Amino acid sequence: MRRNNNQKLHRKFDDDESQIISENKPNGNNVDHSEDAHMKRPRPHITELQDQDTEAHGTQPSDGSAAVVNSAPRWAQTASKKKQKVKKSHAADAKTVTFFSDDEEEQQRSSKALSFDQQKAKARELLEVRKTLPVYKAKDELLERLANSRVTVLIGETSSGKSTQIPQFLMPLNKKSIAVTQPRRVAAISLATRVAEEVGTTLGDKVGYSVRFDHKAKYGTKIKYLTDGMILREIMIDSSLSQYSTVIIDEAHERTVLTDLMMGFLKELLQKRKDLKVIIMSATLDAERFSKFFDNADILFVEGRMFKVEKLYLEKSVDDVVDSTIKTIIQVNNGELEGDILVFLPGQEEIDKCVSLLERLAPELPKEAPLIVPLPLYASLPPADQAKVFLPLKARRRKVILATNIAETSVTVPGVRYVIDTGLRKVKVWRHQLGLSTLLTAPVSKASATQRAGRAGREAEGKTFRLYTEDDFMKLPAMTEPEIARSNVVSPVLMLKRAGVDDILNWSWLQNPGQDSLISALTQLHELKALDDNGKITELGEQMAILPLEPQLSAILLTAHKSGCLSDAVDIVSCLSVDNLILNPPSETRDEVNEKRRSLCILGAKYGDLLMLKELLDFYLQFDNSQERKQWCHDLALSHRGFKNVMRVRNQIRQYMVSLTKDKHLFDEEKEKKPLDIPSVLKAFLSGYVSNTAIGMPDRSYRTTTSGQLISVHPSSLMFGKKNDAIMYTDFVYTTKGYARNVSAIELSWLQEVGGHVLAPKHSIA
DNA sequence: AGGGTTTTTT
Repeated sequence: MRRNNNQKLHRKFDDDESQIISENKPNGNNVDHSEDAHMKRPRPHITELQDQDTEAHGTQPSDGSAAVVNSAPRWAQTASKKKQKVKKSHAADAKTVTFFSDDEEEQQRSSKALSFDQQKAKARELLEVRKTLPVYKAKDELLERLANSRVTVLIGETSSGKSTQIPQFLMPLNKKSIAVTQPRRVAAISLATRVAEEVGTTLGDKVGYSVRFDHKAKYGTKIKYLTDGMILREIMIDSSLSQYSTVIIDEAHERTVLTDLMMGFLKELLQKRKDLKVIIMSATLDAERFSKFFDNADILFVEGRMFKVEKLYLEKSVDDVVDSTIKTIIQVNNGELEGDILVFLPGQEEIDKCVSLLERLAPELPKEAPLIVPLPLYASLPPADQAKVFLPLKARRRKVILATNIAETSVTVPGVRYVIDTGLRKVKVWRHQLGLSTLLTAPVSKASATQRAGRAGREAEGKTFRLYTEDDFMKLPAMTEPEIARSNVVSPVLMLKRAGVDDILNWSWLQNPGQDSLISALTQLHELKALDDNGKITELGEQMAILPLEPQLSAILLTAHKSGCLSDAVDIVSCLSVDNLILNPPSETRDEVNEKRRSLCILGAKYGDLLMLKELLDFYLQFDNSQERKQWCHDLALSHRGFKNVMRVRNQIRQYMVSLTKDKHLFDEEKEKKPLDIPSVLKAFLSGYVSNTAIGMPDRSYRTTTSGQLISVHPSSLMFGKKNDAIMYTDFVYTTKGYARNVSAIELSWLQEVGGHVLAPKHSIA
């Protein structure tokens, strides 16, 4: 689909391409997540290397390693129709993480302050690098096009330099500020840092950024990089975004919920603000959809600077990803030249299996080939372990990075020349009919497979080995289904209500999540009393929208405030807002860690996981020695870093609550010392989680109060194995069966008392 | 009575 044209920039796609693009039909109301049968594969079950290639190759290995060496999968190679120029290596991507420190946020970025002259000198030096970027070469033509339209869709391939250069080109032409939005915080910070250097200004002066917990921008800042979430916050405060004359939405193709919302808001805002310009930047060829949405906006194309990546497919499908991954790794290691290997696997389970297999196999492999050094990479891995993928190795060694989707966009590992792609990923899908989420292993889209392959061509020519057939590839969906089509939209809907949108169903959705999903969200908001019977936002709803939390959690805090247990509720809510705070201990120490947690958290053992969080935070706060605190976290499999985030969230929520209630003394000492009123706290949580309740059956199982579905307490909960009349949980996730996570014991009578308006008469409890 | 979570953000 890549065009081979000398014209670096052109206005519109030819009809044939538009045709291809428009085949990507908008997915309307019915969210169907079933995949074509040919891509359906059983989840891998092997713990030992099973050799299903054995039949084909006639070998009967006595152990795993022999199987691996002797029966490499066979590869088909497709003729490369695309002519791509090989370019010299380019400056490091300013957008992704290339290094992790223990405290990512406290990293010293250009710690030494440069003098004015030094800054200018640096900027002149960088100008030479900038001039080599494809976007820079097309500068004049680009500016002319941009000047003539209010909305432009700009397709810039990876490494075109669009995110750093376009805002700088536009800077002299804008009276007000230019906002550039990013889906991720690190991207916003590092882009701003880089651009400030290029401009020759101190970060936070002419060029700055704004992300949660961290702002470096002032009133006159001309270019401001923000996260999508942050600019949506700004819209809540100033719905006309009056400080900006240009808004650039970057990475629009990722289609995160927040980017989608942003585009909807901008579409409406363009009616009101005739002086506003909007640029949608996207990496892939799905521009047609954006263009149509913005009344056939112009589409511009800037080529990137990627090296050629050869694509190889399997001749025959396999059904054991771990096994074929291992074989391919060894084959690549034996047969290919220098360069690291990046492997995309669906999840932690598969990654851990591959890592331990490789650790066992590596020393036994032929000594002619480099020694394989397997390195896992996924989000819940401690930062220190993640950082290992960036460390250089000794000679005659080859990194094999086994990663989840995190390596597709968030983390860029240098040195990768080979990509092995299983074509699978994990997706969380919200089922609003059932009030639960499911976690599926599903095939990626063509766009995603292309992005993964591109990871091999950042520094030199590379190869990608796809662990599926070319036929399978052709049948993949063109684009990944946008997040909004498979998410709970309670939060977006409240945001829209707060912004004054009455008709949610017919709002300017880039993609409408569907009537059922919207109605379910509206119903939930009504139950939380954020909306009145007419669907108008209530005063409570306004306050809920202001708090940087899920509406359920906001509702809990406002109830807790009324019942006098706000401080305790804030502590627990803060813990709930931080991911990966309570870690999964490794299987060897699992029972031991569970027992430690249980014996330490006396209230938690009795009342459940919410009180455990409160107790853990209290313990955490008691330490004055950081070393002891770290050790404590380690012993209980808790994230030290996570607790630091909890403290930041807690701080922020406290400030918001103070300003909402206009009570400066809300969290003063004497109030803090009130004894913990457990029923009040749990009832406050029940006000947010009325629909997340289940009743204990005589056979020790539970049935949900809303739909009567079978639900089990997850074994990681302190409530696991305990008999309760009723439980409340924060999550209902269906994996091998329906599990309630984060469980608390509640009294049956509370259900009527707190949730009578929702649960009503069908649950008369005798 | 017994488990497996991709990723992002205010």
